[in-house]
Amino acid sequence: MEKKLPTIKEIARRLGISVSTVSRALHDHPSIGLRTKMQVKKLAEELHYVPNQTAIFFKQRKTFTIGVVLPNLREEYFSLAISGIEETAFNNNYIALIGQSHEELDREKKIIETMKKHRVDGLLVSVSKETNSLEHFEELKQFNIPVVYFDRVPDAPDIHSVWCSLYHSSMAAVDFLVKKGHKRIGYIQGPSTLTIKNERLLGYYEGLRKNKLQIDDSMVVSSDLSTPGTIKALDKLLSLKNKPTAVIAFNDYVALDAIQHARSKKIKINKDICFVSYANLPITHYLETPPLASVEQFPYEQGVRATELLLKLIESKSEEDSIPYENIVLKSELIVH
Amino acid sequence: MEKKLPTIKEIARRLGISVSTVSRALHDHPSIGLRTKMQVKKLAEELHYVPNQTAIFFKQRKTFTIGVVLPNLREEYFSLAISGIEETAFNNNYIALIGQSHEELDREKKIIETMKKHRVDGLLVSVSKETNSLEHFEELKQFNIPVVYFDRVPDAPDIHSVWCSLYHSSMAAVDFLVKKGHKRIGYIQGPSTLTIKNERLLGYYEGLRKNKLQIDDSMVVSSDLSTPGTIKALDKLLSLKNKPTAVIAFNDYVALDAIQHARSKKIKINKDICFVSYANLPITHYLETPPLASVEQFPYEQGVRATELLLKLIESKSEEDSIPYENIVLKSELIVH
DNA sequence: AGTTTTTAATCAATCGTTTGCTCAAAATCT
DNA sequence: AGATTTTGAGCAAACGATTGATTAAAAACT
Repeated sequence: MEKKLPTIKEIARRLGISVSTVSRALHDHPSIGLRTKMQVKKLAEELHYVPNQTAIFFKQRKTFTIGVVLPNLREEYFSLAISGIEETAFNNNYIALIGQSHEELDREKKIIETMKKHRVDGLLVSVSKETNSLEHFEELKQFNIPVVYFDRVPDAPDIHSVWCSLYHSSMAAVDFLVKKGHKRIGYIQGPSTLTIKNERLLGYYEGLRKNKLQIDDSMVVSSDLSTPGTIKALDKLLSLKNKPTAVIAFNDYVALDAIQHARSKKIKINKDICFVSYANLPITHYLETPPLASVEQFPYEQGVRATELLLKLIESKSEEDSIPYENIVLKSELIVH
Repeated sequence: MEKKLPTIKEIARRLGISVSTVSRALHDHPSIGLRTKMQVKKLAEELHYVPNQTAIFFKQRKTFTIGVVLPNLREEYFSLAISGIEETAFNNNYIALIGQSHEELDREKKIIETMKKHRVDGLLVSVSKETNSLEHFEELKQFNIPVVYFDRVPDAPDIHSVWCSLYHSSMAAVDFLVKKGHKRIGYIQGPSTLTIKNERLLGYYEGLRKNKLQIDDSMVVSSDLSTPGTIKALDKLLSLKNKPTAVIAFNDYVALDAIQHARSKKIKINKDICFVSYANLPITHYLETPPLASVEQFPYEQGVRATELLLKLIESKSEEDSIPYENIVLKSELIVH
């Protein structure tokens, strides 16, 4: 029962006037008489007329839509970020389209393609682990679609980005553990990618150096962030003859997996071994033995700032001056639990 | 630097042919000669021509966009659901627009308004707590925009919906606790709304009845789902002269708050008091003292099924036959930890 | 050679709205 | 009264792509 929605044309027809008059009447254009204006508005009201935005989008070359591409929505970290994004976008009359890359480059590319098709006004991106080139984003320049990277930010000079610096907090984490008396501090890092900035490890090294602790490469292990991967990584640390008494984990999920695994091996958390991690997710507050401290990275705030920057880029796009690359760096914070 | 994107018209101009020829050439229409077809395709390639979808959306009256309206994205429950939604939508060439109501009716209305403007092809909705009427959804019928409710489904006859039945699992929860020897089973329920279906409590009562336990209204308390609200609710139960030895909580978050509060009062979890709850969120697996059992509601699956139903409705919209209201009810499952 | 069929391409309308330009009628001026 | 300004409205193009109807040219018939 394809009811046809009322259009400006229909109103014009019924009133026996031209469409342009109707359009202008609805926009309170000065050159329309009060009498006609009232008539038009009354009928529009009666017919429940709503302008067809797709027509307007098309004509204006603007969709008031921003695309958000991120690895997944299941991680609380990203859902907090997108929460900030959606809110900021919505408050500014934009709406957010979402796509999950599931950490796959191919899917990321397909999503970008789709976003492009939908003519989003701009794009917010947190790149996947597999992303080893920015080619598929470069193409967007041709479309004049600005991109702001957030959180997982590629290490490239010619981009706009919003991220949270982890260098100082990583040092602070080491400081914190050293003050607690730890001398052997292990590190479980995430998968290394060429593109994404990684300040965690640098801060860790600098923290050790500052505290005059030996840097020991066997103390640094990698997890692919899966539970088995983390277990393997922790086992590697635990099998050292000089076991660490404290471990800094790539993020809370890694820490939780590690803690659970350690517990299952009858290792006493916070006695035999301590954990510090990144993300400071709300869920950790419910744990009996949470990481001793966690680095807050303000994902919600990052989402807000990234969206604000993107909207600024979008709105200034029309002006001649090209905007210099802007990088907003938030300070992380070591939260002791 | 408003680069203009190449259009079909531009290609036609350069090749000195008509736009319709170009359009047909790109679509491999049989009535275009091989020679012209090749030329067009070659030039299109060179110019990086991409069809302007906004124009096509406009003409076709179809946007391949679905709107998702839910209370918020921060709760793992909803982010799992939207994960399923986004994935199913994307695999079917649709893309998801999101809006958070933040449990506010006004915001929900505004989001619907915006979605309408954007001419989404369909809408997935999990209503806010404040939603006490479906008026703002009714309007969508006029636009021929189908709505599928999921998870938080209004108790109305004339809707499409996907939800997870909690009746039997609620009974199972009582059974489970009774088998463990509990006779006094408390219940922390959520805020009651007129619109949303609530089977939890019914199942609880039936479970008690079946096990020949007295129904005691003082054993049922309410939380507004905030931490203080839950604490107050639990305190009410604990202040009874006949304290419950087990408590069924509205969801995992409530259970976690309750567990933490109990722990802070030196009450031994799983000894003095046991908890069972709903949602079975992944995070509970990391707890040392999780709820003994939790009702899995398959949010991801709900998202998938709801999206499938919506897409079916969208694709059959053009056909004359109006589709009867469809309600997909998934079975929940009590997961013992 | 004359007629019919096939091939290859163009014309023009359409989707709904906006907007610069034009123009007639009414109001104001000298 | 005649000239000029103001007011209120219409015309038509434009946005980019699709598509039914049409037509010219070429090919294949008798």
